[in-house]
Amino acid sequence: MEEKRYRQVQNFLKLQIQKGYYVVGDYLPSENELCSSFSITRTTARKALDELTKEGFIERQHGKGSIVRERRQSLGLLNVKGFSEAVGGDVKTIFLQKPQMNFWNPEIHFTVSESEIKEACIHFSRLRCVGEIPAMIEYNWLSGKILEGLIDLEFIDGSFFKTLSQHYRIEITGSEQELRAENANKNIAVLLKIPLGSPILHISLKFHTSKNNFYIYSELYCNTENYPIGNSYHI
Amino acid sequence: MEEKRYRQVQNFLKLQIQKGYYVVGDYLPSENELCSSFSITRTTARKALDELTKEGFIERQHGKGSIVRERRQSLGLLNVKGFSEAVGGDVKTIFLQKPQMNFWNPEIHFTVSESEIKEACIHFSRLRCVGEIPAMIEYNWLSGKILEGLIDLEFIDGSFFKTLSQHYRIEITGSEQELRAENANKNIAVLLKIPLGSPILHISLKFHTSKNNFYIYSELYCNTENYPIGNSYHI
DNA sequence: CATTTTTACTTGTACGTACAAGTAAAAATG
DNA sequence: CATTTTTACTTGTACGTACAAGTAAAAATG
Repeated sequence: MEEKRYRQVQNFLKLQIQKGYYVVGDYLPSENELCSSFSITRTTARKALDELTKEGFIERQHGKGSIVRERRQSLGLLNVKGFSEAVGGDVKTIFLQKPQMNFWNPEIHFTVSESEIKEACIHFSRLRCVGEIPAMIEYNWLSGKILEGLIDLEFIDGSFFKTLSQHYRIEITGSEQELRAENANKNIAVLLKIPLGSPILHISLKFHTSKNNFYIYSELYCNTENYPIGNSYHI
Repeated sequence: MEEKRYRQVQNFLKLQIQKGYYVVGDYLPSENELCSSFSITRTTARKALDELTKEGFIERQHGKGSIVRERRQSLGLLNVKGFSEAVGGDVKTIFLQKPQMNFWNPEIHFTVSESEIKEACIHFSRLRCVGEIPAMIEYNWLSGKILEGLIDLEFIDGSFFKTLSQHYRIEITGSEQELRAENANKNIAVLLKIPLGSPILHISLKFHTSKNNFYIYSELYCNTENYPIGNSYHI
């Protein structure tokens, strides 16, 4: 079956935004303009725009138009407050381990899906700092079959999710999380430069994606003393 | 202006669900049935059902119908895994402080809005246990002006949010959160029955509601050793 | 009687029309 | 020239029609 009309329009506009033809604050073409340029009816144009709204790319303004907005920062994933917001801030990411083939590590908290565990696994880990202060350690595991070529790839703007979206056209559609307060073990303490046994926030994540049976598994260890973890949600 | 047709239908169905005429797993009337019983077109019926989907009350199943689902547990609020899921489980809630007039406590992490800080404040706090194990302490502050009568009210099914929805017709529309791993102080340690200095998860919350300028401020202290905090999000 | 086909539903997509309601600039008014 | 009205857009709501596609039970088939 051919791709649905509204999804064609939706993806076209999404690509335009991702490529920067429209930037934050810009107005997309009006519903009627989309109608004539794509030879569709308003029902279909509206459906495409409504989907982009759901995905967080645009905001609809009654009487005005559809404005491009800051991509929903969180998607229910918890991100270090000040990490993304501190634009121009002194944020630094250090690879502890560049993407490479690996085992499905038993450290992964959520259960790896049946179809994935049989296949190759890519692992990478990063240390994220604010200024010179290490704030978070991040371990990631994902299917090496679906993200073929990732090992030889430079992340777009240093962002894995951006690479996922633009290079592989895979979007994050949700996540499961589990949070624990723990005492830092020796390894974590050394990397985060904190005393052994300091309270740290351990976040286990399983990201769901637009690709069937493809998940991303992450374990995060955060020093929340200076940079607490922030999250927000709005219907 | 009269209320929009789709919103009338949406609210009618929501009320039916809230009152228990439809329970989890039940199918709502089909789009065509709604059309004839409300004298509306499918466009309007679908809009009503789509809104209920967004709100998390139902799930649409192609070729089958609209099924009532477990109310989105989290709304971005993090809830103790096993607390709501452990249906029939040994969950116990103990009031440390029944709702009463109080000051806007400086313990509140988020900034209380201008219009609220001038008015009365209601405070209540609870200890939530799984079996005999205390898992979480919860401190709540909110406007006493808008929730008049709350002090003399028994919570519906012991749930504050249910009371808010059904008695005051106020819905949670979002939340801001900030998470920290901390060492338990003496007060917290005693209440949670853990050693002084144990790692605990401190969650600061500001709930947004459907009522203008009405927020709920909460500070949660969780022992995540046996019952980690779970959360999930799906587009 | 097991298997296949049909039927009668369901929701999903897409067409098209009409008017309400919000926005902002241009035009008319005093 | 300040104020009001009109105009020309925008999105929102709601009407109506047609067929695609998924589901599950009933009916037909061998």
